[in-house]
Amino acid sequence: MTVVTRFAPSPTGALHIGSARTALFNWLYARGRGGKFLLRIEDTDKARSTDANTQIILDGLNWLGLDWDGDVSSQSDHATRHAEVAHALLADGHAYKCFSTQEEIETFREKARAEKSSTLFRSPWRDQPDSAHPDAPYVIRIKAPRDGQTTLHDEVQGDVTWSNDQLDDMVLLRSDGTPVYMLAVVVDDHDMGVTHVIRGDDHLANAFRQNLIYDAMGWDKPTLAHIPLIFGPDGKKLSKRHGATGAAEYQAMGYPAAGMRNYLARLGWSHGDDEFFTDAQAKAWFDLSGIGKSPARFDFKKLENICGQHIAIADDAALLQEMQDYLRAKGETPLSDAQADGMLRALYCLKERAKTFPDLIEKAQFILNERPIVPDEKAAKNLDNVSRGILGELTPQLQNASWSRDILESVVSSVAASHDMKLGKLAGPLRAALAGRAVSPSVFDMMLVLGRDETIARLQDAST
RNA sequence: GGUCCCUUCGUCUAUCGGUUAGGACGCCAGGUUUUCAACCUGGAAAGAGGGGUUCGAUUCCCCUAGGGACUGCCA
Repeated sequence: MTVVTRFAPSPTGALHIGSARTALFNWLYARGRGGKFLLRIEDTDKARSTDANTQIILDGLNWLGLDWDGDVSSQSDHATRHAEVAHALLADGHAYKCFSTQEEIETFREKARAEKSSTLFRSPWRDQPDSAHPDAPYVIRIKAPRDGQTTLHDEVQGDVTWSNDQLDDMVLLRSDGTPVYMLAVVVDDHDMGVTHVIRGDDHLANAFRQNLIYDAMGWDKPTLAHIPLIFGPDGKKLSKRHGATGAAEYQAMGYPAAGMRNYLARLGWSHGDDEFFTDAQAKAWFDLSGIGKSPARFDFKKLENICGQHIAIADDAALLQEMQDYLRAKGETPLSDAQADGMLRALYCLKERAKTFPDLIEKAQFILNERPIVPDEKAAKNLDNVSRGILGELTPQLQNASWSRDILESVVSSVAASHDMKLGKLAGPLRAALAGRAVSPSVFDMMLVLGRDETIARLQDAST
């Protein structure tokens, strides 16, 4: 049987990073098994769903590289089909018309809360004959069993048992004839042939309600896997006050997508002691049995570490491309052709030291900036008269040196030695002249990347 | 209030009855070093509490505590 998973976000806000992880799990599960990964927008709540939010979700998935099969489907497009199912349930007695008004129900709930009794609404219309029905608006409710219990097997949670008297006669079709989410998911999952439902464990209780519909319709049930939510560093549900919650915000902070996937996959799922892995490994290893049952806290330090490792092994051209995307996503100007060219030549000595794109760009300033290089405050301190003189002395020697790391090192070292200095003493002024900073990549790497002419020009600028 | 779920170093986690409870991030110390990093070596650091079951419990069961989810004509 071909595996079919789906990601079904509601377009009522940004793509939450926890939802992104849910999408990732579904994607990994399907992709690792030659299955399909479907995307369905759950827009049955017309009041809160917007096209703009749908676009944000699509952008987030694209950024993370989570590609889906086929077209994006909209739940609202299937409203007619959902209503048909509700009426079929009504016709065969699995559902009934309820004429209770929302005011009546709310009054009941308030009273129940005040008395600390169950707020589950018991409709008086459940067993009324049609002849007793008024000519008034009604909702269609499912007729839930009131005794016995139901056990559902979940690949993450194990066997979970519920008393049926905890189940209410949930609404299937609103009084305006539109379907409610609970009905729509079941119908759509069934119609789309979804075999594995992997979603947040905030849906665990819903699974029992939805199970009623599967039973009433006599449909095959998908395998369930309810994964724990992601918490913020303080152990509370990850929310705005922890900083970033939307996928787009992480892109804007400059985390590479591969690192994000790796980190997110590792949050709540494990494969032995493996911490750092590629997409291919994740697809091969990912399994429902590796998912933990307890919620995980988001740890930015570890995210950075993992991202740094991915930057270090990334292909230079691909890294540059993603860096440009990052700049654009942030609303900044992408690198010019000349800058991009310099970046490409410099990446070899930058990659292993950077954890994020802004980090990478910061370390690449020496190649991104053009002459004249204006030293910052700290760098300027390294350019006193004596060292400027030595820098001037260095240029003619560099003029004739062959441009390799070994030679450059010996030239600079011998000049330093002739002034009774250690190499480290001369590195400061060199750094200031070449990068205008007190912190930069190795001075020899900068020389190699800059090339002879540019190096000498910068040294002359600084020595005069 | 009711129902269900969760609980191993600060954090992410391994362990599927017998281990000096392992790894990773972070942290601390030392080393390397042209700065910052990176890197190398070493170190501190955990089974929520209480009962059982068992020759033996982190592991199985129960209770308590703490956390979370659900309890809508939202999704």
